[in-house]
Amino acid sequence: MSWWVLHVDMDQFIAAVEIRRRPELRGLPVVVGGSGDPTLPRQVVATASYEARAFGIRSGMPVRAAYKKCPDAVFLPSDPAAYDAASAEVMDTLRTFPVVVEVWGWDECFVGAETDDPETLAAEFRAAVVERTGLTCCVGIGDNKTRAKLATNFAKLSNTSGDGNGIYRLTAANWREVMDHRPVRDLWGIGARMEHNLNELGLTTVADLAAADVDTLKKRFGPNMGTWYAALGRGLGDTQLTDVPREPVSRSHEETFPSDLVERPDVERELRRIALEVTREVVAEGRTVQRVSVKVRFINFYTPIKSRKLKSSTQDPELVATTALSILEKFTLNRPIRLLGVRVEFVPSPLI
DNA sequence: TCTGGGGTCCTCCTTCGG
DNA sequence: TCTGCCGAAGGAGGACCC
Repeated sequence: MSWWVLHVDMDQFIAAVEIRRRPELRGLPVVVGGSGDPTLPRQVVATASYEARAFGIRSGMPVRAAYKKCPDAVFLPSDPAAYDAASAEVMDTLRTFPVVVEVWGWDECFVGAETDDPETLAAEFRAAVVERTGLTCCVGIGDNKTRAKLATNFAKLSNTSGDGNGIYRLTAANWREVMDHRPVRDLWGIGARMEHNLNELGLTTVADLAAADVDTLKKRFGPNMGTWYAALGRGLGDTQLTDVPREPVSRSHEETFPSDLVERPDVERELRRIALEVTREVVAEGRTVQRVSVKVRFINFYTPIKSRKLKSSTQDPELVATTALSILEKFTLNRPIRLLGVRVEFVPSPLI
């Protein structure tokens, strides 16, 4: 028996949950995001069903732009509580197998398993999830997390093109054949900015990155990240999984206002409200705040963030709100404001 | 097109005290 | 008393992910 890492990723999760509770939407273009009113500005698409994607609608697109592309689509507001519950159903289903389930968000998780036949296990996962929840997923199989996560992309491609079974295996054995010619952007953890930086070093493909001089990468991106990128090019990654949920380190609330805030008393009132809200929330969960950050987004999208560590940690919402207002003094408020946000960082829980 | 919200982690710079 | 070095901590900013 060998140790395998499987990555389970739900298909169009949020849209699928909405369609599950409203079956009449099946086959229709469904767009979830914002308030559900596609004529309002300053909202973006959280998820689009495959039918909506056929119209060119994508996650992150302004809802109004989606509405222009497909006015007949069904537009729904986001319902995080429903996605939480559906996600728990999926994870509980996977936990019925003798495996380690490491949750990575609503719609995905890594699963560690001892098996000689990971494909059969992956097929059993897919069957169990659809049977117990009515939701479908794809499974990437790898010899570490990096490869399992990337394998899921190929599983999705084969699944949507109809010539696969929603399962794909990517290991050291086929890494170079599958990945060598692909752009570095295809790697998990390389975004647009890092792709640009790597391209500047003449590294455009995964093979280039794999062959790159580690010291050059360390000099350019720092010791940790340089080492990490070199490993990424060769498909190396974590093989250890844990089913212990990670302790959150912070909580934030931010709000884009329907119309810009111009008057200082309005800015202060809204900032205070957000600070009180987020603090009450975390205190209700037994957390203690040790640091407060304030985010301000001006109409030109310039978004500075400033923070302050509290003299002593607190559970007092008023103190956090007062601190947020004092941090506001550090900003030059010379333009209308479209967004305010407050983040509170927690005192780490003592290790048991 | 006009660009949400909620997270985590890393690096770099500055400050401060020994 | 002044200077330099060093590490820790604070703070800003950036990048990435879903």
